Amino acid sequence: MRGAEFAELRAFIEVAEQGNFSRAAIFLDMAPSTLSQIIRALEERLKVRLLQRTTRSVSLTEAGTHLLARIRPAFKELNEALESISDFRDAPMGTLRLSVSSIPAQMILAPVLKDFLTQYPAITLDIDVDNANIDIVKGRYDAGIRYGRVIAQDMVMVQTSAPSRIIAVAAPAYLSRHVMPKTPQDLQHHECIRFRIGNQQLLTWSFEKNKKKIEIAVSGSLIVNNVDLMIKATRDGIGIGYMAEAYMREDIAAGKLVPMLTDWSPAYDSWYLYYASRQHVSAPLKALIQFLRDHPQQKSSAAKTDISS
Amino acid sequence: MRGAEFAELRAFIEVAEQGNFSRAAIFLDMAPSTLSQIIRALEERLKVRLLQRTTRSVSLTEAGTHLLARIRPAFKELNEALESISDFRDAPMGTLRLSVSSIPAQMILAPVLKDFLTQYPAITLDIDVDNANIDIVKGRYDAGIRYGRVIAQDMVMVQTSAPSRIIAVAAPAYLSRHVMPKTPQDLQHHECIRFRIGNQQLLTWSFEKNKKKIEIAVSGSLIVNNVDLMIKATRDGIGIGYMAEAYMREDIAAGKLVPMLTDWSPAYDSWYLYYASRQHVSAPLKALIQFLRDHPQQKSSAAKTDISS
DNA sequence: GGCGATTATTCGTATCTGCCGAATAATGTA
DNA sequence: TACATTATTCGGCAGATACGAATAATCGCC
Repeated sequence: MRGAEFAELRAFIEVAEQGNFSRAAIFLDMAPSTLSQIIRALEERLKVRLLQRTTRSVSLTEAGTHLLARIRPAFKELNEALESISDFRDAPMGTLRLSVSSIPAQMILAPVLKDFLTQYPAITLDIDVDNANIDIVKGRYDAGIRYGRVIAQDMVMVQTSAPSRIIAVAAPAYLSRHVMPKTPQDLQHHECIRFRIGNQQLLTWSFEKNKKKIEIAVSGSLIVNNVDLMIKATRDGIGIGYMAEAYMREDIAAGKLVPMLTDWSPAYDSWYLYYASRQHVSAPLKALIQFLRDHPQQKSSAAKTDISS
Repeated sequence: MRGAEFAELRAFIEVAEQGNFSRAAIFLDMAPSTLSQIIRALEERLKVRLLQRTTRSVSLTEAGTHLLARIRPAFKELNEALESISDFRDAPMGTLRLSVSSIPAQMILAPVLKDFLTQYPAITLDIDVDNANIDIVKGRYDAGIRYGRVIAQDMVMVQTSAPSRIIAVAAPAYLSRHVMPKTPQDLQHHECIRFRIGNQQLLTWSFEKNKKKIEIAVSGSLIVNNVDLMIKATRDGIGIGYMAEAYMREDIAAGKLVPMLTDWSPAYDSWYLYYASRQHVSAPLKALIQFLRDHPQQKSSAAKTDISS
């Protein structure tokens, strides 16, 4: 098939944007050697050098810059055109890539997964549970689900859960050995289990009383990046945990975890599905949003532990 | 290479525009069966029927109409972008398709062909000598060369020859048997060799005197669509011919052909290179235009037979 | 209404192209 | 200066792709 020219152009776009053959090859799902050949073939066909490259750097030539500027929008239009024909299809189909933090993965997605996939057999869900990378545009996800306050401003947000709050908790065993903190400042002298967001950032603990907000950088000898691990550690009495109340409701109800500083509880917030506002909403994403609207989390059980607003 | 999707789309565009698989296959340079498979693959991949077809008719579905409307401009933009990088190339290259009538093919193109191809080895000339099909857009030619008055109004025209005129001539042998016509009307009683333009149309003979124009539909027992054949027939005394003066100058100078009704000579006109005004001027076409400017037809020899204005 | 010409499609096959992996070379950094 | 990283080359294999003949379907014409 004579589509080689276009495949070459797409490869060129990817290399130009990544500035790196190996990385581009990963995105294009091919071997770096293949990519190298493709670019060479393109330049040979056009009789113009598009990328100036050494083994350590890749940069655009002037010709390459101009070409990229013109073909990138054209390719975008082409992809959007292909997306748009889904309007003429009876059932939505395709792959939906989601970036979801672990809590909504468990609380929001997991309960509806089976029914959703059954109702839409032509849709493939590619769920990346990741507490770190919030930028769905950079990661090329179609959408994400995360706690409201961490979502960037320029995202379209769709509420997918009842409001909840993040609170500090500890096991009875821990509280028997330490005095219950009365103010957020008291936490400074406690063993706090910290949560790592991304590669470097640690989650600060925020509290609020009489509209006065306090951010505390706690300390302790355990840092995790997994909520379930934090729950386990907290239940074992290692230290004070800081997590979404809704996620711990069973443990709290069973007395395995004891909330503290509840009069300092921060504002309630929800988990939202979010996506880049300017990008086209694919049919599978539309279907998921509608499905989550039609299948809200059961209010009754949530009410038991006072999660609902 | 994963360019299959694009090849499919291009095939779809061609079929949609041609409304015919076999014809589209010719343009795409592939077997009709291959094209059939490609379209089927595309529809299968998109899970949408794009072309409603029987063995006798091909038409677009609603989805196909929408898709075509969106991807056609994108493909056009892509091709133009590829064209534009030729600005970054040292030497123009590519194929230049020309539609030329037989007279300028001989008088304008033939003399410079060798030098042009030598100077631009990367350019391939595809010259279609054709007196009938004037529409270069429909025929997908890059440009054409024809006598001024037959060129459509919306074309960009570049003069490529000294002005000449089309006159009636006859051989001495013919004139010895017939009386020399004094007015265009007299031609009605003469044996005139007619010229066929296209499939049906016959060239009318036009004359002019004191700004009064006359169009004569002459008659005779010979119709040709080849200028050299007309010259031969006229020289043989079969009848009166009607051709470009510049093309016959040697025969006229040698007395083999005798001009007539010269006081009724129509307006002088030139042969022009022309191309669609809105379409991009490719580098090879630019090169040809410049080359023809730099290598004009020798004025001196033309002046000998009073061709130049 | 039936025949013929035209045209899309199916299927099996031969060819070829694209793709990969290992080895190589080149480059920037510690 | 040595090392790690990264683009590139080359040979071979696997999978796909394009073709041609046969088939089926349809429209025009007599």
